[in-house]
Amino acid sequence: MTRWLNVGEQAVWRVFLESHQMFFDQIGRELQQESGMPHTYYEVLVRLSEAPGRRLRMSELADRSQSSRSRLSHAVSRLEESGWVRREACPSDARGAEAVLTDEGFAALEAAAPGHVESVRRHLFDPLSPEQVRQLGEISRVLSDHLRAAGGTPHDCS
Amino acid sequence: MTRWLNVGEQAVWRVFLESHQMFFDQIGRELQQESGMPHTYYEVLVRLSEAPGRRLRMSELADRSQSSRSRLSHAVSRLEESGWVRREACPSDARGAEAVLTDEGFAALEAAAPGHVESVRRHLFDPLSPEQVRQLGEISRVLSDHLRAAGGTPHDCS
DNA sequence: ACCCGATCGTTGAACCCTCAACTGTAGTGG
DNA sequence: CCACTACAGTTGAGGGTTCAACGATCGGGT
Repeated sequence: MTRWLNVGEQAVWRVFLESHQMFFDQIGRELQQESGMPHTYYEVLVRLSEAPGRRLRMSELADRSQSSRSRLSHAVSRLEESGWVRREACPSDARGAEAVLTDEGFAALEAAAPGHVESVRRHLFDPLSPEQVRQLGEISRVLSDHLRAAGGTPHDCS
Repeated sequence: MTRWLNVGEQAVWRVFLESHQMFFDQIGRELQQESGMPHTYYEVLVRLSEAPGRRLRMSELADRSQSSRSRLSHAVSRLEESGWVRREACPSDARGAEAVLTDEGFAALEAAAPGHVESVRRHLFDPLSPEQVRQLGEISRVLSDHLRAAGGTPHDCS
């Protein structure tokens, strides 16, 4: 019954697993060491910095940063303690909350960005050929489209 | 100074990040729900099951499962509580310990495998063309070779 | 006006991972 | 034989994530 992986698929799966593990561990460790924040929190700050008024509803922010609502709620609590984000009540919906990027948060992001971009470049774009970068983009697009269709929203789905 | 990402690189990086996050969240969640173990632990059981005598030195096991020594130590402790692995003293080196896969552990792995393989197939191999699978393997190989050269062993490096 | 299901967001417990510090043993040079 | 460094593995604290449960509000149907 089970459609087992053949030898070639096995090999691809294993090296894929290995490279992702190594890559994200490395990227995350470098960001943590240089800027004192996990990659997830960096993503949150980025999405906020791009939003008009540097503010977003919690659930919009969760969607844009591929985070569950719960994870984001914890993350924003932590980021509030660092003084990088603050919560504000949402005027149009009494249930809602908005996360607002503070000036300190924006400064922290500006300080973290160059080193992080350099990490990504060194470990991802430099070793790959332009053609491989293109392929990786296309592969990623197919996978995330497929997952979005099959899995609904990232987490907390029905 | 900073070599910022151009528009195309930005787009590739973001969709890559997104697909990675969604994919591993999905795979991990399915494995956790169906078999009650995180993907990391599954990997540990797999490596043990492939070793002669279904046993390996802790640090060899750590290397093969892309894990830090610390992580593996915690993981094996947890797996011992489940009765899936046991520790034995290493005869040739009094510092060392061996992790041994128990029959219950092997059975748990056999029970988990079909569902996990199915997840991987559904979310990775099915949506990609054979050519894309080949490309993904090659890209992954380049990245992990590069990281191994630049970063030393996975974690706990000097 | 009222109910009721859906949505927004939070909380706490359990779990996993990281990091740094630590124990104990191996191997090596004097 | 004695340091002394290097190695194997563990431990505990701190922090991030998940999951399920919860309080609160919204909005449509009656």
